[in-house]
Amino acid sequence: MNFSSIITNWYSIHKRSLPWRNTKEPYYIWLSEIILQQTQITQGLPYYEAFVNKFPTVFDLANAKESEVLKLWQGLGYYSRARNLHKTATYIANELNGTFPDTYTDLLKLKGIGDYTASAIASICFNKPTAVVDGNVYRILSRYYGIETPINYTEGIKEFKKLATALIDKNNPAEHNQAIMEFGARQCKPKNPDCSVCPFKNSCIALQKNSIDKLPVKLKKTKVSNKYYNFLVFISTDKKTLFEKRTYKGIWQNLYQFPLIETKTPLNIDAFKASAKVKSLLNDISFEFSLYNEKDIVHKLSHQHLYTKFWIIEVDKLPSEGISISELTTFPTNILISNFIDEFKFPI
DNA sequence: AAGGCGGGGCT
DNA sequence: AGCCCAGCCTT
Repeated sequence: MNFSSIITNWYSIHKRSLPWRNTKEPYYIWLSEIILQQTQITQGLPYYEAFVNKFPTVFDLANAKESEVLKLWQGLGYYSRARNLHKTATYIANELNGTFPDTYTDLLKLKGIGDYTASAIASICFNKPTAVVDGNVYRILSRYYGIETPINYTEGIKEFKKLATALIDKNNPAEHNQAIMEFGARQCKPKNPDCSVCPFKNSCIALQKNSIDKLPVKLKKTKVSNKYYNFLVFISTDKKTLFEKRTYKGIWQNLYQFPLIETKTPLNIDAFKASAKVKSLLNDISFEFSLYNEKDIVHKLSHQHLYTKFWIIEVDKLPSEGISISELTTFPTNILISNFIDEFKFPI
C-alpha cells in the first residue's frame, strides 16, 4: 500500500465526527477553515456552530455589520480572521453572486485565504489535487522521511509543499487531505505519540533513528515583550462608562475597551494620577478612584505579556460622551475585558 | 525574509 | 515556562 492508502485507511477507522465533515458546501468549509487556522478543533467547534446558526448563508454574513461578526468571534483570537471573513463574505455576496471560486488560484486571491486554506477548499469542495501543508503535515512528513529542513523558512516551506503535492491521491484529494491532518492530530502527535500502534512503525525514519521528538525542526524563537496596561473604568452616578474602539493597527483592532494607559514599566498610584491621560480626562472633575486588582492580571499572548490593572474611577459626570453600563456586553471586546466585565460587580 | 497577530491546552 | 494549534498579512 502506498502512503495515501495507509493514511486514508487509518482515517476511515479513526476519524472524528465533525459538523463540517458532513458537507462540501464551500461556505461551510471556508468558515470552518478560517476558524481552525492556528486553532484546535475543541476550541473552534463552538464558534463554528455559532456562526452557522447566526449566519446560515454567505449573504447573511455579508449583510451583518463587522462589529456583529467580531462579537461572535469574541474570545477566539487572531481577530484579523474575523475582519477578513466579513470582507470576503461581502465580496462573494456582492461581486460573485454568492458563488465561491473553484480553483486554488482564484481562492488564493481572497482576503484571509492563503496557501493552506486555498488548497483545503479546492480539494474538499471541488476535488482538485491541491495538497494542504499545515502543522500536522510538516510533522508527519518530517518524521516519516526524516527531513531536518527547518519548516519556517522558505526552503523548507517549498520542500514540504512539493513533497505533499507528490503524495496526494489525485483520485481522492478531499479524503487524502483531511486524513493526513487527522492523522497528525491524533496519531502523529507533537508530544509522546504512541508509535507502537502506528501503521508506519516499520518504515518511519524518525522512529528508526529515535528522533521523533526532534522533528520537525523549527528555528525561530518568538521573543516576548512585557507591557503594562492600565484600564480606566469610569462609573458615573447615572451608570455610564467610557468605552473606546481600538481603531489603530496592532492587537485587538476594532475591538472595544476601557480607556487605556499603556506603559513600559509598572504604573504606581502617584504616576497614575500624574499621567497625562488621567489629567486630561479628569481635569476639573471631582472623583474617587480605587484599584480593582492589587496584583497585576497577567494576560499572555504569543508575543506579549500584558501586566494589567483596572482602575475604578467614580465620578458624578463623565468627562466625555459615554455608554450605559448595561450596554457593555453588546460590544465586541478581547477576552481580558470580557472577563473583567463578567467578574466586576458593576452597580447597574 | 521577518515579524506581528490570541487564546487555550499540554507537558 | 515553553511549545503547539486545519496560517495569513504587512512591512
